[in-house]
Amino acid sequence: MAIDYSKVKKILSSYGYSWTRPRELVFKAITGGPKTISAVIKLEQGKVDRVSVYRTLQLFEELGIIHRLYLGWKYKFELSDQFIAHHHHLVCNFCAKVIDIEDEQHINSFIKKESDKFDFKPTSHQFEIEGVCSDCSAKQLLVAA
Amino acid sequence: MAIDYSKVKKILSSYGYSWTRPRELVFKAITGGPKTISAVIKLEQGKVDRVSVYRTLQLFEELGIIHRLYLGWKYKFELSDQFIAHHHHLVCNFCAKVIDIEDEQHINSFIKKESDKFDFKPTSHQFEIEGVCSDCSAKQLLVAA
DNA sequence: TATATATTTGCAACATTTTTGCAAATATTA
DNA sequence: TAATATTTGCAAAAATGTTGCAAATATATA
Repeated sequence: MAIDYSKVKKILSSYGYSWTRPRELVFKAITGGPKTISAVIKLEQGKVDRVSVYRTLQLFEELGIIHRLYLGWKYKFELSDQFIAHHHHLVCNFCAKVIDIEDEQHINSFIKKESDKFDFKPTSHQFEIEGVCSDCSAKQLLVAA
Repeated sequence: MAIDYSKVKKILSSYGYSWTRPRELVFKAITGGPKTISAVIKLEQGKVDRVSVYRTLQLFEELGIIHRLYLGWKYKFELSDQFIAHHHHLVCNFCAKVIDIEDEQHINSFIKKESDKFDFKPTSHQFEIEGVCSDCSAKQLLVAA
């Protein structure tokens, strides 16, 4: 499945940035799923310099192309809502598996209600649930036995 | 206002850890509000070694005394729900102000519903809303004018 | 309370992660 | 294609986090 770059290209050029090989590679890496900075660096080793990976991810974040996702004690970069539907995650504390869950009206009405109280203008939110996935809780039982 | 250490002391001793001066100072630092590791290090400079701050925060986190709070691109440590009521935050992207908001039944029922779908056992969750606070949006308007 | 034992601390050194300055390479504009 | 602006990679520095170990402190036992 080929990746459609038209949207990123458009975002970059609209802010006066150019579409280059390193930027393409970094974008492609993130497209493959949420990744830590070091994962991207490793993946592109020899092709994109460490420093450029940092700079590119920073730029992408500023332009809202990607966002940070905090999982346990590390963070990963994930494509932003313009590229993949807004969603949240169930994160397993044992195997680090990530299950996507969909957003709910509940969440949005909660955000609106609380923000209004403080005259706060929400621009984004993050909601992660940590715990133990079904596979790991099965294994846990075996260990405990 | 004096700090009541009985609860932390109890937690530490129940796991076989002792209540020491460095641990007291680090705990006190966090009691003063969410802080980054380096903020704690700076605050206790000369009194507690850098390395001990790391080790103590790590221990406190393992024992559930504190938890990490991801705000923007840094994380801070905050007292856990046993010490201060469980809550979420509105984080201002301009002045970094943090407004505490209370938890809601909405959130819990959402977590239960989604977790059940995947036979997932939730142990904790994190929910942060970023945006612009009322003060900063007032200033923004001035700049724009 | 003194002594023995176990835990915790601080220091020094190391490893990893992130940032910065700058010249060379690449892209854009005319 | 030449001129200009942007972007990259490299080297080096700064910041952040980790480890091993001896000295200091706390706890348990007599």
